[in-house]
Amino acid sequence: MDRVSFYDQVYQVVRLIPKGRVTSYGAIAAYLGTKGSSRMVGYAMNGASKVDPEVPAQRVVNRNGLLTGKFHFHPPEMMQQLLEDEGIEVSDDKIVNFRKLFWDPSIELDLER
DNA sequence: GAGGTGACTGCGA
DNA sequence: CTCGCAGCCACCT
Repeated sequence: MDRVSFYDQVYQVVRLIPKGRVTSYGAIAAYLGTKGSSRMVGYAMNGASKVDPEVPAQRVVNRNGLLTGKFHFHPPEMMQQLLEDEGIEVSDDKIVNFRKLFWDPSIELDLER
């Protein structure tokens, strides 16, 4: 019944990420049930720049808190700029206190599910 | 219809 | 700590 594409589901979860928080591709993948296919999440973000409303892809990083997809932004350095604008510290393309700012949808959303 | 790609993750050394 | 290898699945050509 879910006529929605995998992309749309990823976009929805990403848009639910609270400001000042970040999450990982694997967390979203697990929440969507596609656990193990974290690549699909990142791949979905490939079209995040073409969907509406805009998707805060800058809040989505890899497991290490590294801005792996920053090069997909326009310009790439904008990703870090957006994160810092939300109060998130970024050092060497890495999120500081990533573990503290980590937002897991499979946990946070499950409480209000 | 088939093949290739990839903004990842986990484990072993 | 870092480096390398294999698995995973939806979308694109």
